[in-house]
Amino acid sequence: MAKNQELAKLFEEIGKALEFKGENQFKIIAYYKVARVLRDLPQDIEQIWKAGKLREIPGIGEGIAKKIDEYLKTGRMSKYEEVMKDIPKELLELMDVQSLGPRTLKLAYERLGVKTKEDLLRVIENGSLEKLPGMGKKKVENIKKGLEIWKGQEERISIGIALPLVERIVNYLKGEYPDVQISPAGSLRRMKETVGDIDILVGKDNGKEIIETFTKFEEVERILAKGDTKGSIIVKSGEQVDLRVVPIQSYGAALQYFTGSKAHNIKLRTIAKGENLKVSEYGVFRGDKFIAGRTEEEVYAVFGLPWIPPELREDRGEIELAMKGQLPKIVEYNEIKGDMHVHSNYSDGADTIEKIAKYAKELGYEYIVIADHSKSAKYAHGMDEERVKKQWEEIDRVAKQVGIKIFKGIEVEIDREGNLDFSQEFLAKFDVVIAAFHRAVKQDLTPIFIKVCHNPHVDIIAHPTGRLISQRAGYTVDIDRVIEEASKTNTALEINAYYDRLDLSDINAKKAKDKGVKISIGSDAHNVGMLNYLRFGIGNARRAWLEKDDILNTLSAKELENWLKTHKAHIS
DNA sequence: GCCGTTTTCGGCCCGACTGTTTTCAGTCG
Repeated sequence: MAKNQELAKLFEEIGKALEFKGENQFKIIAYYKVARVLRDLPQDIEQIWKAGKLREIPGIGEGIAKKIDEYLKTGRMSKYEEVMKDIPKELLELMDVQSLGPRTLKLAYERLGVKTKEDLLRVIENGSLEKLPGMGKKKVENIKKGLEIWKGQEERISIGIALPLVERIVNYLKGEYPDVQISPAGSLRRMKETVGDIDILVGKDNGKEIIETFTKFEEVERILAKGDTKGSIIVKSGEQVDLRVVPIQSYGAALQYFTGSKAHNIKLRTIAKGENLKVSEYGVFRGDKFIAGRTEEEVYAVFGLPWIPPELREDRGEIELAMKGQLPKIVEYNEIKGDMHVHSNYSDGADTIEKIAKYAKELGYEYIVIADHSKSAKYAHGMDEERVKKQWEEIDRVAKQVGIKIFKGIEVEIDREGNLDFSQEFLAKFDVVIAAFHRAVKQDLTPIFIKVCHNPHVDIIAHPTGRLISQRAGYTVDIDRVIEEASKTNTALEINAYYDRLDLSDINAKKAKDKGVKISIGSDAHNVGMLNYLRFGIGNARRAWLEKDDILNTLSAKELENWLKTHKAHIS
């Protein structure tokens, strides 16, 4: 799968370079689209290429197929080299800075010689950026803010990148050492939305050999360290991965120790101290005597505690509850019966309803909610009433043919007054109405969301805070007030599982749970590969202490249908 | 660049917001 990521990165950079150069915007979109498709593709592009089926993937046409072919044959792509020839690589990275687009960057590059983050900071500070034509105090201020967010984020790796990467490495190692215990550790195992570094733990009495194997992973770019107990690599996509090897009898203790969080571990060690015990990555000791450490269960059991799921280990009260035997029974990954938010090619999704339905069935889902954009989402090819009706016919046909329940949903646009895209009469005809706000405005959206809660046809509010983890904080909205109102009106709130959103966040989702608000977990998939992102949302839900009953899509299709019909009965 | 039950050429991505302007350019979704 490594080639998928490599190609995705190349196409994304070509897209950026063309944007910088002011190329045809549709061409740029085509490159970005294929980058996304490749990044999320569940199959290995190399296999598809070998089978001669590149062109069957939506987004890959004659031109891009040729480029993929060239790259897989020669390891190079002449188009990439050509467009990158006269652009410094660091410059393109700056395009990810919020409020700094290709035009401004080009201007800064040509007039002020800005090539790096440091250059940019300098021309912000010395006022020369502000003096350029079309620039001014506020624009520069926004770019400065964007740069700060970007700088703060660049060190952290999204779980959407980190988890698949770690799984590729763990699978590779397990292939070589089938009988050895191997696991991701650190904040990644706790399913945190971003992680600082990637840790993998191995339980093996002799580490040298497996560390050697680790450094031969196909995606390795550079080996930083290679010893008896620790190996460290940088992979081609730029992330650093550390591998630690501990003796088998210490595996559980080490896994517990390296999984964290730090705060959780400190609390556990404090308890240990009170009982004259010592906990370290090597085990639990009384004096010099080893009493536990082979498994995590064993370690927790020493303190009379049940095993605590990694997602709960944040010292948010979980240890106290565990001591009382009152740990919440958080939702299991296999308790999710369907995906609540999926886009098809009726709006800006890449795949047909049929393809989505078949893949969802493969995933073992009982149902999915197709929720495409509504008409005023022009950028996303939003649907008007006519196209919606056409879609309904297709849904009925596909559902019957594939044998999966498909709910007729809509991700309906909310305007600045809190009105929706369709009439109340028309909204009433959908199975599931997910209301969403997508504009970049500074106005306080709290009253708008409250109004939406009171709309009897709105079942769910999508990504309620509007944050994009790598880019922006989110809307101006008092989320506590919205949760309060959602609770009063029985409106569900979404955990959007797309890894750059994860919105509601774990903290906000927990607040919602505490107020009795139902949570809907949706992948917001724009192609079938993205259906796999749902697990990030489930991980987030687990971090939020959500139990089966807090979540809409643990309901069976029948139960969900019933909930949809009755949950707003008290609102007229 | 891709795509095709109007099309192998011409549509796809358009509107809103912000900040700079005094009619528009850049950015965003």
